[in-house]
Amino acid sequence: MQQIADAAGVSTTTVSHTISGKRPVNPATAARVRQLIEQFEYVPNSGAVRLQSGRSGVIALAVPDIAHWYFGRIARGVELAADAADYGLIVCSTVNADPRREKRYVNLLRTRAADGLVYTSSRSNTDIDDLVRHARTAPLVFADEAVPSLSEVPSVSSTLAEGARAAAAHLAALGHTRAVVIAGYPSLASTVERRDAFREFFPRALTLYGDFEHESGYAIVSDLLANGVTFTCIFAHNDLMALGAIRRLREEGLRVPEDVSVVGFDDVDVASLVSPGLTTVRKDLVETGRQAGKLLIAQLEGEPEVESVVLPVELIVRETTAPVAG
Amino acid sequence: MQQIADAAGVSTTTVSHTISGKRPVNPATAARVRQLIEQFEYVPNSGAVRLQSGRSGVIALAVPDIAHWYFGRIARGVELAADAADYGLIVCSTVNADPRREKRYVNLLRTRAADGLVYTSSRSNTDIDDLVRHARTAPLVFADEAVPSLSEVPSVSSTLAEGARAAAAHLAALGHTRAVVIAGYPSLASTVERRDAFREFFPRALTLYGDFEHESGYAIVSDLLANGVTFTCIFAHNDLMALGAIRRLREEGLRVPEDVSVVGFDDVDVASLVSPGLTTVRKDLVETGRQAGKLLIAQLEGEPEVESVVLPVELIVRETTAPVAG
DNA sequence: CTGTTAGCGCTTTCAG
DNA sequence: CTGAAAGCGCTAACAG
Repeated sequence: MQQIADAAGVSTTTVSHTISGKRPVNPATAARVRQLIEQFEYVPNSGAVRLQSGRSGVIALAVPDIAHWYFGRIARGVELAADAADYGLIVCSTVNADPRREKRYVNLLRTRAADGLVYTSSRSNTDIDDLVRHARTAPLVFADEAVPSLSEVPSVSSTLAEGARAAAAHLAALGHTRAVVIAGYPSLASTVERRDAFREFFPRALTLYGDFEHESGYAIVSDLLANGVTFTCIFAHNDLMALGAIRRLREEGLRVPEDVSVVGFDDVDVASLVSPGLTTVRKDLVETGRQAGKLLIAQLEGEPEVESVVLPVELIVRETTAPVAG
Repeated sequence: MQQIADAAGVSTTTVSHTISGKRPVNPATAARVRQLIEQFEYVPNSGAVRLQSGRSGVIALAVPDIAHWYFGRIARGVELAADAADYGLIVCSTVNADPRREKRYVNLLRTRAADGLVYTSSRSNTDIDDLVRHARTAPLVFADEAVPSLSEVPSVSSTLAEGARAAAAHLAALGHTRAVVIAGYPSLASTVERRDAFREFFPRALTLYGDFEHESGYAIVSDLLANGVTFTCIFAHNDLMALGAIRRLREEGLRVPEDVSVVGFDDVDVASLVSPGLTTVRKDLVETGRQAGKLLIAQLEGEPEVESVVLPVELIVRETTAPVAG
C-alpha cells in the first residue's frame, strides 16, 4: 500500500479510503490511485486488515462429515451464502464428536480466524457445552437440526411434521393400513416430530429406530421379517435407510412397490438414480445451508434480531409406492 | 497476551516464547505462564500472528462443487491432512468456471488468507492462466487430475490405465468381445489414458463421449439402441454414467448382467447401494485428497522437492458383470 | 534465561 | 478533501 501511495503521491490514508470509500476522496486522486492499484495488482494483506479491524471475513462451518451427501449439500448452501457476501468459508468436520475436532472450530472462533459459525449437529446427540460457552463470543446459527436447549440461537430447519403427514396421507390414500416407520435416533427432536405426525394417520404404526445408514434399514427389515410382522408400507426417516429396506425386501422375494410401498426422506441424489425411483420427501438442504449462512452473516453485519427460518418440504412421488395389494 | 505477561510478572516476549518454544524459558516461569494461559483461556489472535509471520495456517481447496459426491470425498481427504497438520481448510467451489469464482481463490492466495492451494480441475477444460501466474506466488498441488501443461506442479492421481486394463481383462475373461466405452470428456488426459488402455483388450471397442453425469450414460445407450449397435458389455468412465446406461438398458427390456455386463469407475457410495451392485474400479478419492493436502503442506513447511503421487486402483466385482450369453 | 525496542500492513482518530 | 501519527497483537532482533 505504501508503494501505491508513493507512486500516486498521496498518503496511505488516502489510498485506504479510496478502497474503503469511508470518506470522500477527490475523484481525480481516486481514479489515479485505483489505476495504480490495478497496475500493481495490489491486494490488501488480510492479516493486517484483520488485526486492525478485528474481523476476518471468514465464517466457519461445522458438519459431521463434509464428504457425506447429506452434509455436502448443506455445505454447498453455506458456501453460496458466504460467497455472495464475499466471505470465505472454512470447514471443520466433527467426526464422531472427536473432542480434539470439536476444539478446532471453537478455537477458530476464539482466535478470530472466523467471525461466526454455522453448526450442523451430528445425528447422534453430542454434548455442546463448548458451543454454549462460545455462542456468546461469536454469532452462531444451527443448520438443519436446531438444538432445543439453545432456543435463543437462530436456526434453519424444515417442516418435518408436514413432510411426515404428506407421506402418511399419500400411503393412506393408496389404501395402506399396516405401516412400519424406520425412524432416526429417538433422541432427536426431528425423529419425534416425524414419528408423531405420521401416527396421526397410522396410529398403530410400528416404529423402529435406526442410525440413518443403509445398513440399518436393511437390518430392521430383517428383524421384521424374522418376526413375522406383517406390513404393506414403510416410511423411513431418510433415503439411505429406505434403500437398505428395499434391498432386504427384494432379497426376500418381496416386490417394491407391488407387495410393499416405501417412502424415504430427504431426496438425496441417489433417490432418483435407483430403479425403481424412490418416492420421498424432499428437503432442500442446499437452501438450508444458504439460509443459515445468510442468517449468520446478517448477525455479523450487525442485524439486531435474526429470526429462525423453517423451510417447506415436498413429497416427490416416484415408483416405490403403489396401491395396496388386493 | 499483555494480560498474561502482567499477571505472570514477565514480558510479552517471554510469554510468546513459552508458547512457541523458540527459545529457552525458565521452567518455573514457563509453568506459571502456562497456568495463566489456561486460566484466562488465552488464545493468540490469528490476525496478529499472520501479520507478523506472513503465514495464515490455512490452505485453500478449489473444487467444482463441494456438494458433489466425487469432490466431497476429495475435500474430506484434504481436510484430514489439513487437520492432522493443524491447518485450517477454506473451500472454494469453482462452479462452471465462473470467472468471479476463479478470482476468489486466487485472491485468497494473494491476500495471504491462505498459504497454498489444492486444485481439483473441473472435468471440462478450464483455462488456468491465473493459476499459472500464481503457482509461483504460493504452493500449488493438483488433486485427481494433473494438468499436462503444468508438469512441474506436483499432483496426486491414480493408475487409471491399470484400472481400465483390469476392467477389460475381467470382461474379456467372461468371454465378451463386443464392447462399448462410455468415456469422459475427450479433452482430458484421464479419458484418453483409460480409453487406450481398454483398447489393448478390445481393439474394436466403440468409444462414445459423455459428461460424467447419469443422463449422458442414458442418452448414449439410447443412441446405441436406436442405431442397432450390438454389444455385450459396457465400460463407463464413471459410476453415474454406468448407472444411467443400466437404466436405459432395463427400459429396453435388456437384463444386466444377463444380456449386457456393465463396469463403472470410481466406486462412489451409490455403486454398492443399487441393486444389482455395480462392478466398478475403485479410486480412493479420500486418499487422493489426503495425499494432495500432505504434499501441499510439505511444501509449505519448506520441503524442497515434493514428488507427485500415483495411487493404485482396485477392481471391485459386484453383480453387473457375468459371462457373455450363449 | 529475560526484557526493550522496533516494526509486520493496515485503519482511524485528530488536525489541518 | 488530505496527512501525520498512533496503534491493532504479536514476534524477532538486539542487548543484557
